[in-house]
Amino acid sequence: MTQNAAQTRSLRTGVPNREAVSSEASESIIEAMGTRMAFKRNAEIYGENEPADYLYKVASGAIRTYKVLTDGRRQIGAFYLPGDVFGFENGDLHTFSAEAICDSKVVLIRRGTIIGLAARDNSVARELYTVTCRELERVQEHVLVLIKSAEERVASFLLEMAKRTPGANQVQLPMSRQDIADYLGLTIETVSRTMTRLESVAAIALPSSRCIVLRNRATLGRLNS
Amino acid sequence: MTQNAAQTRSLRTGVPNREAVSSEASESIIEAMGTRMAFKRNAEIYGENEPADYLYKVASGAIRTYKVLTDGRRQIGAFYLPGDVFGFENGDLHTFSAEAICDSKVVLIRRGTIIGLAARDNSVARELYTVTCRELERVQEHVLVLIKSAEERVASFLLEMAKRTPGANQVQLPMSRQDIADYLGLTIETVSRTMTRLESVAAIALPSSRCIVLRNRATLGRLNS
DNA sequence: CGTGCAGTTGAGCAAATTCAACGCTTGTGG
DNA sequence: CCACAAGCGTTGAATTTGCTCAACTGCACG
Repeated sequence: MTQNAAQTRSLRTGVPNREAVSSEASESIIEAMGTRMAFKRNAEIYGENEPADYLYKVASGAIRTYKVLTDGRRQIGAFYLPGDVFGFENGDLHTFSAEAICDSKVVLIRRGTIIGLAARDNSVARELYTVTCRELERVQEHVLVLIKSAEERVASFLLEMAKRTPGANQVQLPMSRQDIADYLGLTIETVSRTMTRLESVAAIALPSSRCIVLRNRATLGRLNS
Repeated sequence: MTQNAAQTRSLRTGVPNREAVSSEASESIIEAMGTRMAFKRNAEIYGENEPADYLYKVASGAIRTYKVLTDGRRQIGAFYLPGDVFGFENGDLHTFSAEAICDSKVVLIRRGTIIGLAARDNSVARELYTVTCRELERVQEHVLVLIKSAEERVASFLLEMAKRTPGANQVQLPMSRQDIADYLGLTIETVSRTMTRLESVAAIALPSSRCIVLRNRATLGRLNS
């Protein structure tokens, strides 16, 4: 649960880092100028429709953003891991809520500060734009996942998490089955059953429920896109 | 099928136009500096993985962007109506393909020109950012639609189209049932059946298959979010 | 007048959900 | 230390939803 703590690489993993230098430079501004805050498991970082005064960067732990629909269903918009930036909005209000999935540390920086910097410094403006585009790509990927079958969704999710968790074929999931289900638009039972099925066809191994070992990426990938 | 031709309002409808002035100003730059091009029904405007050299603004008609997955399924990313801007990408390549749904006119402007302008002119840069954020919001909405039931998806789609088509409760759909299905992640049969059901509960009327009259927005909205 | 395309409708089937029960782990209080 | 409740995950059975396959209609176009 705290296995991510040491990881302080500046760029979101899994993104080919074209512009790595400028990214490093201006994203580190966030860290340099921001204030570090700790959030306990399930603590709210911000709520839907609250003023979006800050940008956030995950230092350790994991964050989920979500919306609760009128009928009570919860849709998770994204999971953010160490190095990821979240919380920027088009308007002045947050369109999602954000919570810590597990005990997490987050760096905050005033949005106004960034906006002000961006107005004067082109590289900051470009960085802001890049982060937004990255987010756009991420959401577009999410759309492509949501039209697939349950098995494909879970496979895609596991591959995505593996890509974002550097290192081996082993992934420690910080989030619950319910979180995964709400992210993939499935029920918790379907996620569970699908995992079991993937294990039974030797695509993955499940040493424990939160620990997934990718045993056959080809099989998982075939289910992908 | 050509009912959209006259409509040349500059802003995408349905978005609260904060910054309307600057939007108008810099979006009209696109029109002033761009070249007008006509595309026949089903003509390709650009293809996936082609260099993204241009930005596009719909003058008349309707555009769809889409991806074809490895298994042959087609996912439509978005429909663009007169006034909408499309075709901007994070990287240098298009991540979707774009086609004219019906005979359409589109204004093109070199991406390099816009980028160059943005570097010197802050208002253009801000506009580029705003358009990107708008797109991000649109895709996030799309995600929320895709987790719902078939009936809710179709209802949401019709409300969205009605919001974007100014005027009455009557919507002329430029796209086929297949397009709608591929946008909503459903089959053509399910879309058709759902429409029929919505008609039978008096939520809509179907004078013809491409013409939808919203008769009871409350019913449709209840199905929404 | 026939052909092809777009849309609708029906019947059977497969996939995912719902409802329910159960196991395992963790934390709490007697 | 044990008992017990709560949370999380898994599994099973019944049900619902949407998909597949197929037939059929209306319409535009040659």
